[in-house]
Amino acid sequence: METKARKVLIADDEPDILEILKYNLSNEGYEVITAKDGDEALEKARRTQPDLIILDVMMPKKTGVEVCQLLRAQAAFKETLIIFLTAVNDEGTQIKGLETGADDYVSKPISPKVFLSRVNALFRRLNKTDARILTIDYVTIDPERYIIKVRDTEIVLAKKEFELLYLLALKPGRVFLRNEILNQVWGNDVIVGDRTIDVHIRKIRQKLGVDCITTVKGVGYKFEL
Amino acid sequence: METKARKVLIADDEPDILEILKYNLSNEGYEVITAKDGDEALEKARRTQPDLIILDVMMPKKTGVEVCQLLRAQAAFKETLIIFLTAVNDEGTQIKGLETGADDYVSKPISPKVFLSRVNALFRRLNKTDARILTIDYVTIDPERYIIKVRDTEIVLAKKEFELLYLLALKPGRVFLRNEILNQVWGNDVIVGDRTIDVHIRKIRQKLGVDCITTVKGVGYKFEL
DNA sequence: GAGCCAGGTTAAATTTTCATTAACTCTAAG
DNA sequence: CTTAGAGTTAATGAAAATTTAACCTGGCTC
Repeated sequence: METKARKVLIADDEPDILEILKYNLSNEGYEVITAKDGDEALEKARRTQPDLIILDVMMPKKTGVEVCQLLRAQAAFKETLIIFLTAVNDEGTQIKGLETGADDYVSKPISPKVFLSRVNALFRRLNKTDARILTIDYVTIDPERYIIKVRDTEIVLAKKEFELLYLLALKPGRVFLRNEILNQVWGNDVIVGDRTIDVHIRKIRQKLGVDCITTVKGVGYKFEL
Repeated sequence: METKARKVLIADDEPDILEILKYNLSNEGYEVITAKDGDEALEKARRTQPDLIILDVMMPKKTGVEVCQLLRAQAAFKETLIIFLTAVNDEGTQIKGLETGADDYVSKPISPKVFLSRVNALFRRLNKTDARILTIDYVTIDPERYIIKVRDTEIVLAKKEFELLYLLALKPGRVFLRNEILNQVWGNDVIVGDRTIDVHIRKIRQKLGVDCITTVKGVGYKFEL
């Protein structure tokens, strides 16, 4: 999987706010896209598929809440992080925002430092479910170090091998369809041959020396000790 | 090959688009039906009951939006996935589309790869809702792990066997006609011999070691403990 | 009881899927 | 430019799943 910069879309009708946030987020290594109203936000969100969307609640064309609802209705944005921004210190709005499916809620005036830490926190939270050390009985998988340990023996796997094993081990017992594996490990738009997965599975089994991947014929593979 | 080929209906007045999408979807294992205008789309949708309908917004006879509204008004199409296709980069249209009940919205020009991944994503989302763990007394059926448990004993079934049992167990007590079983497990358009179901039922009974499938002579089978 | 119908049983044929090997491409390092 | 390693493809044979076909059984009608 790639390490490409996280994309953040900011939508606010006040150029000053846009500028400040953009400056700070860029400095932090994020790729920033801006929009000045609700419609533009929707359009750019669709085009750029950002990882995080920051929506001002009070905007021309469409309010942040409306934009959020429309986005959440689409499959592609079910998992996207959304933060609401508002000058209104209004309890009602806040509740409504979170109910609409926002992940956080920040009120103006904004302190850039506080704001950045909120953003980072959100991404960290996202990552935790994503890149954590797995331990299944006597097998340990550390995605940070790219290392597998089987009964205290360190084993080195190649990238694809590692990602494949990691995916399976994320949910031991659960069967992953071949297509699912292709999507997760290789990406939706890479077309590879039929036997590619098999070969990698084989290499993993070989290197690990433990039979921990079960084939479910006609269905897929699962991790199982 | 698949559980049953997903049927996709594509409606667009540009033969090129039809051809490209048809080629790509077919390759991915979908059964593709095409229509060249709104009226034809409606008619074929009714006749073939597709799982997914792709509608160009700008079409002769009836626009995609109109077709979508007419379909959604019918009970049979309440759950059908609908994707809008459009060259118009018009926010108004998008909103209207989603409000009409489309599940996704793709603008031209279309990248086949991106498009395919969207389609796959939609179906993946759909699948999640109907793949749940069934527990009937001392029998547990877990479609995620592809495992059956009878009184804490794990039993491995082959794909078709599993799907057949799962179907019956979805509604315990309810009788499934042989034809119904064929449609659900084998797909509407696969022709297999008379005794095929019998043989699978037999294997299931054998492997489970419990008499949980009852024959209703002249009618079909049902799951019953 | 003969004949028929629906389903059960079995084995063998057929088809699909998988593991494995080896060869080939690509990329990044030296 | 060469080389090593990763990733991919292609070919093959074996195994498993699925289907077919032939035959068996029990119940029912007449």
